Amino acid sequence: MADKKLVEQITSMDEDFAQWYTDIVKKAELADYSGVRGCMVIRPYGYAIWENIQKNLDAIFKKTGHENVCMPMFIPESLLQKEKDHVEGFAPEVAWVTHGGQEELAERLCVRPTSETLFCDHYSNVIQSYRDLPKLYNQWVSVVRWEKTSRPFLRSVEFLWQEGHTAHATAEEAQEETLRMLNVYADFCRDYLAIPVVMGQKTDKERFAGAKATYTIESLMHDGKALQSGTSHNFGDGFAKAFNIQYSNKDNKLEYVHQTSWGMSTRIIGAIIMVHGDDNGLILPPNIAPVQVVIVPVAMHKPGVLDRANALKEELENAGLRVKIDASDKMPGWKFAEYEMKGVPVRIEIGPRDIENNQCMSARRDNGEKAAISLDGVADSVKALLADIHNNMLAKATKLRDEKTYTATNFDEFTSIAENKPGFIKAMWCGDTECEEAIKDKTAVTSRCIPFEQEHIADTCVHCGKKATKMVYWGKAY
RNA sequence: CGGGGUUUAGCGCAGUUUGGUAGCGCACCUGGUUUGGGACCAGGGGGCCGGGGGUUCAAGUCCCUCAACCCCGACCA
Repeated sequence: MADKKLVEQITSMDEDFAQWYTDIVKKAELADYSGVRGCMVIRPYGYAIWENIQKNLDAIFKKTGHENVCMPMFIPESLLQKEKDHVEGFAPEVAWVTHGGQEELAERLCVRPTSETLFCDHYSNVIQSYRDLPKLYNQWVSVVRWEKTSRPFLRSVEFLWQEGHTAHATAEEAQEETLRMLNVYADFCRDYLAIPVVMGQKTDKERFAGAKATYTIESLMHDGKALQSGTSHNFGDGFAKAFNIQYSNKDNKLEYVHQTSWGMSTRIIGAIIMVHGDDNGLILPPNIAPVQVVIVPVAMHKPGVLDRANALKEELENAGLRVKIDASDKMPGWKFAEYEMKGVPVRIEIGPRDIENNQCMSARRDNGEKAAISLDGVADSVKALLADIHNNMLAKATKLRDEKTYTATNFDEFTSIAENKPGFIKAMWCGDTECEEAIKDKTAVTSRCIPFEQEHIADTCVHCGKKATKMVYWGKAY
């Protein structure tokens, strides 16, 4: 009975994955559509997830020596145009401000789609000496890209993210920083979001506009589509030359700085939904779940039940856990389903029978297991349970990804996998962009990355048969 | 940006064919009984029928127009 009602609320992911995703976003109250095309309202529960992501990532950035700043939201057209590749990459999707009040502006302003040009302009002002380097800046802001089609979290016209921008004295330091931050993202996905990723370098075709090299972490969704979950770029000295960011070295010679940038956005919330969720709703990784434990008192009108439940809440909170107690007069069964839909990792039921036995009942969201827990030392038990849930979620997601990762040695195999088995395809590539484009035209599959962990699958390119230089992860992507 | 669909109470929908008092289910509010997997009884509140313009004595319904959202493509970091 309960299952039937749940199915009425959330479309099964096998039936219609896109609708399943939309249902979860709406039913779990993560976001709502707004009156502005392509923009969304991030609701308290969804924003709380972002705040937890932000809080933890920011703490890591602080540890790695980065400082937060805030750049303007507007970019003068002339500034945006200083780096040729960069402006060409973003031109189709920038929003322009042409008027201030009734007055037409002498120079129109672009609403930032990303802030490289702003950081560069600033760096050219504040960097003079090698003593000023490195500059390790980050900002948490929203950006605007005039997307034609949008989906909540995955692609919206305005979205929240962080963008790190650094300037270094040498190419080596910049490259080190680029990879260091890519690793930060990969570790964050594993340790906080329970999402396994493939790390690697983007091909020239997929490289960020204006970058020398772009690195990525790619994750795999339940439907077998890939999601670029974070990127880190090495700009070399290209932007420095365009924006004239020079410093005096120890020998009093002028040199250009070497720069990086790296970002992770609210898109990662889409990944959390699509990597972990099931037909009953969200499943949130404990480390970023706004509510880690929900307490449902049973028969709470009976004497002592609510008091004991509140005492339990306090005990868990004092142990540093994020706890909610639902003492509303809804039926317990309703509450069970509700918090399952919202992905709360652990539910605790406590009723007269439990109190009599000095215990409570736990139910974990990831696998549905129920168990009696002694009220003595309950905080430690719950912490251990949350840790186990995290590990299990990571293991499950890793298994799913591995099961959906295929190998193709020739183009027939490749085409067949692309058509019938959504997932990553590992295949050799010659390194030519024309070949990569041909693959995309024929199969709708794009290169996701050239993984750091290379395997030798074959000697020749999966498409053209020429000598292969790289093993590439391919896939259909969000 | 193309092709299709949708828009009526917070949510899901009927009503549009044939113009004539704005409906249903859930949710919400009040009171009571309930409480270990989405309770029940009784009473109650809530609508610029997506926006604008037209036709008509009369428009949710017919005509024009604009917009938002969904699905499939194209495009895309």
